[in-house]
Amino acid sequence: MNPHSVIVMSPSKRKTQSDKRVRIIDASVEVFAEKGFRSARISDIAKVANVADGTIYLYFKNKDDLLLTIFEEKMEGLLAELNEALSGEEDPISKMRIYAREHFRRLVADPQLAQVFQVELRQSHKFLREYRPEKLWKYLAVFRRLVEDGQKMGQIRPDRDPFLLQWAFFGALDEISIQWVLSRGRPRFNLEQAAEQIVEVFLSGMAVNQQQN
Amino acid sequence: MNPHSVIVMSPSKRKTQSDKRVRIIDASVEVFAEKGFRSARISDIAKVANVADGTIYLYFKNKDDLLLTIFEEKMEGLLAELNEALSGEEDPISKMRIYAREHFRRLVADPQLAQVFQVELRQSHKFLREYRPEKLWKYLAVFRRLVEDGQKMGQIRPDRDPFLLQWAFFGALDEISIQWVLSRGRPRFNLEQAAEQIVEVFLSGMAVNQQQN
Amino acid sequence: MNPHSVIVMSPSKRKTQSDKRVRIIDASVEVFAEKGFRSARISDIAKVANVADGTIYLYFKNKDDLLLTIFEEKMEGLLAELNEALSGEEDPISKMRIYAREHFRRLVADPQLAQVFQVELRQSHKFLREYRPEKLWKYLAVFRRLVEDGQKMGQIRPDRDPFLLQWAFFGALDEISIQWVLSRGRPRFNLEQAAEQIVEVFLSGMAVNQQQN
Amino acid sequence: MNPHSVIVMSPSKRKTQSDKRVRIIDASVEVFAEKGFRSARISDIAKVANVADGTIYLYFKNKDDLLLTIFEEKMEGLLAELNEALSGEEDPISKMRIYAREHFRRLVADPQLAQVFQVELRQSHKFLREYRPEKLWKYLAVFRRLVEDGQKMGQIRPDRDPFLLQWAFFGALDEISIQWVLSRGRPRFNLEQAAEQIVEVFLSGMAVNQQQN
DNA sequence: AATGAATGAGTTTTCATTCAT
DNA sequence: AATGAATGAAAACTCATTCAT
Repeated sequence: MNPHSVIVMSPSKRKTQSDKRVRIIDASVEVFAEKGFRSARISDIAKVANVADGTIYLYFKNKDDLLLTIFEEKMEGLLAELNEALSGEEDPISKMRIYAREHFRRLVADPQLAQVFQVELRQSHKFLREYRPEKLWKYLAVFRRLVEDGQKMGQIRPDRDPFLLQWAFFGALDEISIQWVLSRGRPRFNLEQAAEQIVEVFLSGMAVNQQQN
Repeated sequence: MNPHSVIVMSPSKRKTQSDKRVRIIDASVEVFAEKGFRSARISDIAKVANVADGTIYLYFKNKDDLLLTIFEEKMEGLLAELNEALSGEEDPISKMRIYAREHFRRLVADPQLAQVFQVELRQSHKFLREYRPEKLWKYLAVFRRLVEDGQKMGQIRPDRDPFLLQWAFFGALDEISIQWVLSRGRPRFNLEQAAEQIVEVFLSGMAVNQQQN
Repeated sequence: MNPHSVIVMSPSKRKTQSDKRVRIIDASVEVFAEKGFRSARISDIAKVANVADGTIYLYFKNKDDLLLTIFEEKMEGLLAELNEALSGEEDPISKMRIYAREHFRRLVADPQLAQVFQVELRQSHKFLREYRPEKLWKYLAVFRRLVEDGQKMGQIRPDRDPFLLQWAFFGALDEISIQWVLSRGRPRFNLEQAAEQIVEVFLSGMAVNQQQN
Repeated sequence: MNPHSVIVMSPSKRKTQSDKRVRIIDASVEVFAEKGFRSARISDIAKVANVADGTIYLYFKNKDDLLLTIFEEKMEGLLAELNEALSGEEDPISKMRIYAREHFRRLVADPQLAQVFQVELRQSHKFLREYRPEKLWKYLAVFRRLVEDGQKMGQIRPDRDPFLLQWAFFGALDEISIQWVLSRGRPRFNLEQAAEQIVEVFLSGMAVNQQQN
């Protein structure tokens, strides 16, 4: 994370150390996106990452862990980007607009990761049934807090449930994301306009004074 | 083919005929809900359905087909119920309220089927990547047409995209459904109130005249 | 077999009686030739023969029995044809020429049966390891007796072993038959000339007086 | 690749390397000969070879490939032995005698391999219908060239077709081999005398001057 | 830390055969 | 005799994971 840390490491150390970990993760995203999680073989990933099969198990517990780690780590980055994007703005309502735009912007920016997030991840039994996606909750909580902030500032009706709304809003964005990812090959709709519209609908639905949306 | 043929058949014959198909489907829902799609063994289903393993393959092409058939057939039933529930009402706005309530009502009514729909189904590679869920589109289209009707009748803003809204609305309901299903064991939130709130948000967001929601 | 027997039967009886048996055998040859013995499904044969699957088991013990019966019955016919063809000739040497010609003639006459005899039959474990092909031995014995007759009449060297020669001669014809059957699609060699040459080689090799071949 | 690399390898490494491959092949011959190709289970072979089931698939594509590889590799050895045996002799006619004797000698020397070659191999659909046994053709070609050499040297009639004769000769030897292998348990005939006789018959049949056989 | 050869668990699916009608 | 729905046994193969080097 810290860009200065590489200076401390010796170049060779740098190369072998966490380089491999990163290469494995990047290879996984690539292979998962292309072949799908179940069809992807560890040896495929190892080949792309240019490491031995066994090496993957030095960095990750198992195949599921690899998928979950992709989620965790990439989500971390996305959260950081999101917060970065929100940092310049004060108004909760404006921040919500940024939230939606950012959500879709990253989809377009990294289609392979989008495929993994929107499609492959859902096929992991662990992810759906056992794993508690803390990072996802953090991501949702950002929106929930915007709602709460809006309520405190009198912009959003106090009788709207921030918990329910975080899910509803995320569900709406997510479903549209899935449709967009699955529409590979076919003409895709415009995500920027979609973001705009979804936000307007939700804002109107939450706003205290309907004139202001 | 002949609708009268059941009269000609002996009762036992009739029983064994398509009775088995129904028993297999019911057993599948039960076993998939309990063990999960991938962990469920065909022999488990066969045992619960009280048929031989091979019999399942007389009625279904393979395990994936079984899951997809559950979706198709149950969805058909749900669609019929939905249309039935909507038939008594004329106003598009009121119909939207019914739509959401019905969506959640069926969730509560059949928790096993809900588990299969909200969790297991998503793990089928076929379902997500290859299969085009026509039945789901029909289900979405019902809502889309309500939006279009509302626009024609001047109740809903003409600049709202019915396509986008069907996904957003469904995504919102679906995410809340998933959270509800996954909250097994923990105290669950009230789905009726949730339905109410989601609908109000969307209606306000779509309405021409903000005073009327 | 007896062409008059059909007169005794009622026409309907005739049709249902052994008609089915014949139809099943014919269908088997067709299906075995096309799909191969292992890939051929009983239900395929039943469909072609226009009978129910279970009906096949009224006439044959099992799938292997079906293949073996084809061999037995068709071999019987071939033996009869062979004897018929030999009946007009007295000289053992001339008869040997007829033997070889007949062998190849039937190959060309019924390519499907040839495929079954030369290829599919050999894949039956039963045929190769357990079954004693009496009919094949009878077929070989015809040649063996021609050798013995030739020896009695002083045309063939008495130190040639008729047993060994029946196998050698049959092996030679059989290998050429296999090559011919397997050369489907490619230009095939002339079987009549082949028959001529093989016979000449064997006759020269067996003859008492080398001048006479 | 490097022929010296074995020196670099530790002895144990060398042992495990291709030792396993050899052990699997040997085990296969043993198990195929005893149980037959179709009845032999991969796990049987693995047990005899003292490796895990999956290890077999590191060296061979599938069960059919295993059988075909046995044929290829053993045939290679047999060809080498044959050429070795023929190398000391110049006269084509004498070489033919050696050819037949060698053919039968190896049959007696390795009865298990003989069983696989004469019986089990023929049950592989692949072997008979799809696979082109190049190695067998090389084996046949050795005889064909002896015929051609004999023709060039004026010992063999120029009107004899070497192609036809290679098949006829091989077919004769092969059928006798089959009978010998299948006669397990019963008194067996003398293969050395058989070789002698078959060769004499063919030589007489091919010779230019009948006095010389 | 890295390797990659070896392991072996685990289950769907086919289809010959049966037997109630 | 005929049917055909139902049965259920049976095994090859994959590939995530391990561990000796």
